[in-house]
Amino acid sequence: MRLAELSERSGVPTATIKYYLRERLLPPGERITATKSEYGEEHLRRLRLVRSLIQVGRMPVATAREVLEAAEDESLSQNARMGAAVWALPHGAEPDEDDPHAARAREQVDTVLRRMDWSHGQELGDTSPAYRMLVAAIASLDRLGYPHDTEHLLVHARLAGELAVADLDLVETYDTPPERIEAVVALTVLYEPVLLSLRRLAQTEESGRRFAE
Amino acid sequence: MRLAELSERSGVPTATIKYYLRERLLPPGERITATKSEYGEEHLRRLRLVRSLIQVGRMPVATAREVLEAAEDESLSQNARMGAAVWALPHGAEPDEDDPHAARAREQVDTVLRRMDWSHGQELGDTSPAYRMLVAAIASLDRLGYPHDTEHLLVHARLAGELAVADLDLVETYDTPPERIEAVVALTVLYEPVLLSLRRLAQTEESGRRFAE
DNA sequence: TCCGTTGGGGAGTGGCACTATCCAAGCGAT
DNA sequence: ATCGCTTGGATAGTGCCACTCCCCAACGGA
Repeated sequence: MRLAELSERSGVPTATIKYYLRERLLPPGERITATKSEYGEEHLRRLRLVRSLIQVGRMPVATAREVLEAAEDESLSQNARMGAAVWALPHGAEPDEDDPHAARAREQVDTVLRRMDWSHGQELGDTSPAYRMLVAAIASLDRLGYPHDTEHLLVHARLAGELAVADLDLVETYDTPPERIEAVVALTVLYEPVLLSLRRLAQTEESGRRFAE
Repeated sequence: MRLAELSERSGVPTATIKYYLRERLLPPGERITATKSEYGEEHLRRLRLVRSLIQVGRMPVATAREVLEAAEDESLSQNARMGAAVWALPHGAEPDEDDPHAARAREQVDTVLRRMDWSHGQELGDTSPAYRMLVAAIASLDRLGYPHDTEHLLVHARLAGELAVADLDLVETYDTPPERIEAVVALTVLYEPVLLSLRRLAQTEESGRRFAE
């Protein structure tokens, strides 16, 4: 398939595909002559994934490249690749080291990890982007004076645990390691808006139930 | 307090505060003389909220203004203001009308709303930003060929429902309507990264448990 | 009175995701 | 064979947006 057809089938402008090729988000097509390259179905699939990461996941192009590179890094084991890919996902603001709010948040996060018996989180601690993202978010809540007692966080953590079980069940429907790695990345990113919009719908529902006049 | 002190106490540069004032994200201070304005504690609080919406919630400045305006629109009832504020929150890509994937997603969403007995969602349907956000997200999953059967969505919906109950419990700890409205906005936005990072931590945990070598 | 400081406003900056243009090299119809 | 259209590749914009710089006039303490 030519670049034009790849563009037509994906709905992505040719100029943008060229840009992605340049940025190494998409592997080059098979060079036929100096002016013709052939692209396959896997290019189409990859292109759609890239678009999803960038448009649905609102991920910077550079980050998407890191995620994809980690996902296919041949030097890593399957498990390490999965971890590396999720590791590279965007993770918002970093906590401020010399902030008393951040310090309190850190303590609280550690308590939650302990109570949930999440040993990986405890071991990885501050080196994990997700951990730092959580600390920064809770520090913000603290700074604004919003309640976030440990019990309340544990409710969220428990629900997050249930979500993770459902997500991983889905990943396990894929048989081969490469498929699984791509699935983890795609499902982690693509289910985020699903979850957030469901939460807002549920909030509307619940708030209507409680505060209806 | 002066602009300089407001800046120091919030950690936001004076130039940026001036920008927010110009963009009407922050009400003007009380004008003392032509060259002096007085800002109060409520300005500090508002400034921190704005920063959280923009930096934690990664919300465009224009959107933050709409949210805040809706939240304090005197012409609306308390409930309507709450709805309007959440309504104005950013909601990502819109679904493509002539896309068969979007059509299928829409059906599936309607089924979920029916099964969850979420009547507000059913009535509001396509006019609700959260509904459209959900349709767009599921359409993306569909386009990429990832599984998202109704049962799986229902798991997410049920968990979202539990989250909403916990969230609204927190809102109800506030006694006055204005506080509640601000709390809904702040908690909706500020708990999103909390939820997403907990989910990633839980995924790491669960994936380690399943795929450990 | 003098000079540093303040609030205000307009113009500029930097980052980023594209996108428009150009060019040389095919390829297809005549 | 040739003329014109298309293709892939490279370079230089473009548009948006969240700031940020700079200047000015008006204080106000020494």
